[in-house]
Amino acid sequence: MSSILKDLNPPQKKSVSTINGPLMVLAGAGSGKTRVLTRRIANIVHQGISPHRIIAVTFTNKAAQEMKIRVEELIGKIDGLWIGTFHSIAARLLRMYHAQADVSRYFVIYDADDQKRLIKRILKELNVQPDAKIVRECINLFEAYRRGSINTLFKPYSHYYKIYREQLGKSDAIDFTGLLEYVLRLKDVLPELWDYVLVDEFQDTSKIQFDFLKMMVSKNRNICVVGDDDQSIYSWRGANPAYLLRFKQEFKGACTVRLEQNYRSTGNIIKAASSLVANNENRHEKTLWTSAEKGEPIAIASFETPAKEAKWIVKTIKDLKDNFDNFAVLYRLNAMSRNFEEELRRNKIPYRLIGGLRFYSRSEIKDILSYLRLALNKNSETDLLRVINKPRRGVGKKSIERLFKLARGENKTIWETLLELPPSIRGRSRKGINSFCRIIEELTCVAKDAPAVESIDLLLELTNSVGYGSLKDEEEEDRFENILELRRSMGEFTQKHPESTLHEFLDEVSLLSSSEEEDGEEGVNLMTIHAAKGLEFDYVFLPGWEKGIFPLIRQDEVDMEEERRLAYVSITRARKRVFISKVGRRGFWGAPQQVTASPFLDELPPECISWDKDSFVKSQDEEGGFSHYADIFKDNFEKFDKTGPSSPKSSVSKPRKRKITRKTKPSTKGKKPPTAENEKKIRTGVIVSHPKFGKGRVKVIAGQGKMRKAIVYFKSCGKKIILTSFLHPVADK
DNA sequence: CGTGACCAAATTTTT
DNA sequence: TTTGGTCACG
Repeated sequence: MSSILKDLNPPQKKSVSTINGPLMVLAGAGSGKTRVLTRRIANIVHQGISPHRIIAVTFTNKAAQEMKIRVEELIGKIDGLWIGTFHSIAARLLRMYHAQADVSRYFVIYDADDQKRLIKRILKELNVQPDAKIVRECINLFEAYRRGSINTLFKPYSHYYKIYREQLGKSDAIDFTGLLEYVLRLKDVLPELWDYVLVDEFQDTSKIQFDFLKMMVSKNRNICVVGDDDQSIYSWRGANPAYLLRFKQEFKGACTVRLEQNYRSTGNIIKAASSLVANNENRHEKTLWTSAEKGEPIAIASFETPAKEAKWIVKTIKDLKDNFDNFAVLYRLNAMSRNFEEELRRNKIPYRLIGGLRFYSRSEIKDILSYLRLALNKNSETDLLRVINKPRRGVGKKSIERLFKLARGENKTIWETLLELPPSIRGRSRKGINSFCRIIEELTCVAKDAPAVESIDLLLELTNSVGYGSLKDEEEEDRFENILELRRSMGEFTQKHPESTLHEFLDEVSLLSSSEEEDGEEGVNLMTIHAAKGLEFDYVFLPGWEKGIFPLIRQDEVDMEEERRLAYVSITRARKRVFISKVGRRGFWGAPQQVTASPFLDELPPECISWDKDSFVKSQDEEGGFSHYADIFKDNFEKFDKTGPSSPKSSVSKPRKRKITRKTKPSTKGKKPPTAENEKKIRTGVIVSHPKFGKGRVKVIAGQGKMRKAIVYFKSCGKKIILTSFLHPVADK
């Protein structure tokens, strides 16, 4: 017990020790809310409650993971405690209680990308040009409608929506919002499952999520929510800081605790952030304070171009001479990352790009996942359409159209139609379809209950790596490496959850966000402000404080208060220092536009900031200098492209589209049991020989046992993928 | 039916 | 700067 309450201030202590009844903890930035939550869980367990009766809801899967670890540090290994996001908890419950919720046991989760695809297809079928604007509008309206932000769906959209839901139903598919909708059907089950409920980041809870919570605790009201209305930055997703207020109405007699002492940042940082956010009308008054020193003022700098801004940031990072992981660059838009990546690379500084394109949304990965999902659920039309002709097997647009008509006419699913092909479908198309069905059926046998890896191995074999195995060019090679990476993570998943099958793996990856994939490498952190929520760094750089960018204006609209909260969140990520910058011209795709300083700059108290005069002057002087430099850079760039990696100036590395290629981990940690001695010898970089192709060098290795494969560059015929059992090591040199 | 060339559009933020 | 969609040809 002593360790559970150790080093806590009075309000923190109160939050940890009051375990019965509703409790709301208003926790300012850096006031130790994660600490409170973990201690609280530990305390409940310590009081003799079974961990099975406790559930903690976090905002991301990563936060869940971390919380679990921290609880275990306090009281040792625990089993049965549920920790997860709303969505992952809902998905898990729906799998367990699919009958009660009246959903298919084999439902598949459609992510944002699948959702978009489906809507596009529906529009096309209705002869509506599915341009991006309409698709966006559909998604926005559907979601707003479902979350209750709007009461009616108008003219064509109501129709689209109806069809959308029908299609999902027919496909046994559930989209993200659907997970929450359906889990509310478990009104008999839910109240019985847990006695203690904890919720992190409560300010970002949407109405439907709140309903979910209310159902969970309807029996004994032991609920503790932790949040900060000033950090509500997801209103576009239905979050509403008003629920913090609502909490007290909903749970009469709720106890409220305020955590206002900040343990993270210096005085200047706290003061600047607080006075900025104080400009919001709509907030609970609160006073965040710290006993820490004032520290350095917040530096503000101005530049002509984003390239110079990036140069300055990188230079400052170098001058500060600290561990690179202690730095973060937080921008408003993912699209802003590029300059920083380039500049860091040029200076050979390691960095981690967090967010951006999800590994699991890469098209080659989604192709594989579609196959695997189909193996478990053949009704999923989005998946079926995605891969029926991948790799090319002669099933083109015309055939697909015909299939659709057929299925529609006889009111059958596409899959049923495929199985009983009418004679009107002939030739290569017929052949292609048949072989496709065979693949899926074969896959199904394995997918049902074997560990996930076995399914992907079979799939790669049956499809010759879904057409990505031919390694025609660098890009294809990248794709194949990504597939091998997927295979690796499946293996890891099975190791972690030995009893699991493909289903569990697929659920997990559909609900993983881009910012929580394993990153491995350490270095300067690059991410959006949203992705930085809940994190902290010694030094924080905040570029792009310009009108239009931050606060961001889209379609002539700004939500000033939310943008200001975002600014508040961004500043309070810092422990020691904050550097804010702006530029004079910025543009993402077309010609750069003139931009002016963000109004937020004026809202920072003068005594907390210092304008970096140098940056203003320098930006004038260097004008010509930099563009000259840019030209040189461009030359090298082109040269590099032609001459290949051996080019001496290759500090300008990886110019290619391989943007966020996920780096293969340095070495697979816990080495698998060596199945053959062959396996030991055939490794990356080793020279091997093959009976048919002769000698070559191993580039990539994947798999184990008899499925172990290698990408080999052969002298005679270039790149090939070969089972390692066909290879023999050759003494190097 | 597959391929390659050309043109248009796109950039919030994420479960 | 990239991606995707369409069109014409083989």
